[in-house]
Amino acid sequence: MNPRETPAPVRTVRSDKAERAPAHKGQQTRTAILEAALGLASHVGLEGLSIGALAEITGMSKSGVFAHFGSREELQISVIREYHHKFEEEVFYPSIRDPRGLPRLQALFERWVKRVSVELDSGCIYISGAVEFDDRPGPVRDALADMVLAWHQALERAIRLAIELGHLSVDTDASQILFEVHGLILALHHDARFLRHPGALERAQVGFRRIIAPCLTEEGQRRLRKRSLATER
Amino acid sequence: MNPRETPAPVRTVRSDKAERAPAHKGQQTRTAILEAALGLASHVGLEGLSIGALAEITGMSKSGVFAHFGSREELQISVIREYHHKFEEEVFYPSIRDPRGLPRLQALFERWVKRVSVELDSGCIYISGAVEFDDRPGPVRDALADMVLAWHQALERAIRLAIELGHLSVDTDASQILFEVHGLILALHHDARFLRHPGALERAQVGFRRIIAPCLTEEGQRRLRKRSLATER
DNA sequence: TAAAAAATAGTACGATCGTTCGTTTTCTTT
DNA sequence: AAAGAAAACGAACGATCGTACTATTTTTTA
Repeated sequence: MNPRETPAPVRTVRSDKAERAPAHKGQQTRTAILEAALGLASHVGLEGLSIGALAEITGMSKSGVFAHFGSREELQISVIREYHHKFEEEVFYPSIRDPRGLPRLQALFERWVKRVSVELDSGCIYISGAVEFDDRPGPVRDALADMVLAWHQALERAIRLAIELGHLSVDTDASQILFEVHGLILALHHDARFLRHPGALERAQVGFRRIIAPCLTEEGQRRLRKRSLATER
Repeated sequence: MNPRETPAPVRTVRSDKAERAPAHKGQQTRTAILEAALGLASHVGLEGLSIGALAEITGMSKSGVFAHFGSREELQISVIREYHHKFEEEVFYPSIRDPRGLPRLQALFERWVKRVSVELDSGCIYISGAVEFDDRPGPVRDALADMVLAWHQALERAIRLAIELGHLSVDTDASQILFEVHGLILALHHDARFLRHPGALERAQVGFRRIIAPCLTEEGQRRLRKRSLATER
């Protein structure tokens, strides 16, 4: 169930060169640096990222690392984009293969929960970044906000779809649901990572059921039962 | 070797008001520095706190500021304690004058919401600190966790009281309620501060009502109506 | 395989960081 | 007012930061 070690499709950020990535060696090391940066940033935050520490981890020279990004800010933005890519890969794309409506919404939530709680070694950059940059305007904040907004919109689409398909009642306030579900994730992150409370994961799952319970139609209840049976044992 | 062994009254978690004592000049400037530090930390985080910046703000010399705390870590802890003190003063104490049970719980929540949303210029150090120190063990983290836990326990006591007084049904899971309500606050902090979403405050309030609604007894509903009438207009 | 290009290393710079230490100013007490 | 204590200053330290430059090595291209 662990993500396979697929060599990520090298997608150049700067499309100055030809689309067909010649896979210069630089791309590989850039990816390696980004990998290390992702791990480091999840411990010390985006603001705690330092080129020197990154150089030490990757066994390169400071200037060697620096040259790949041109500035610390660009490095931070690249890390955000990389995180977004992984997040999509691990949370979004697997979930949209579930049937539309409530099942898909549940899948999205559950993978989101896993991403935040299970990997206690790698904190969520969306969450820590939001706190770090909530009053620090600039391109880093903008990049972060773009990604977070995109994810929120994807979630809200899933909620609206569940309404349109009749799984949730027509007077359901999708934005409100999103707000509350997001709150569950943030509380989970807080309790699991900071307070080291065991059982926070279950709290989040219970909360999810409580949030959608009053909105369920009969069809929605059927879908819910079906899925809970399917995923049970 | 510490230049000064903090002759200051060891301020425990509970507010210890009996400190008018010698009021040596040092205490005043220490308070002034702490005030500035609180404002600075709410913008750049506890990790972003720097003695140099603090010196510039207060118009003192770096070493002058430093001497009051003996180390950066001690400064951070002092800031946390100061924040805790203000938080108690503005959120906790005014609310426990409300009648026990649901009214008091509502008062606590509403002042908490205000504290997080209204003062957009001064972020919540509990929230930003939790993210900054969630995998950075040490005395700062410990101090922060102590304060956060104390607040959570106070809240949970208020919830349990509402159950005992028959405002909430006896099978209400107080810890679960606390978890979800905390989630609302975190989502509010995220949406209001980071995303600058207007209306997040209302979302949090709606969420609160949705959380307690299924737990309300008849007595609880009566209490709720009474209060919403009282605070309306 | 030689030339061209890209990637990496090396060094140095100015800033800022927390901290130390000795001096000087300011306050408190006698 | 003088003496003693407390508070604030100023300069300097070693580290680390991001970044700019120039070399050197490695990889790609012709």
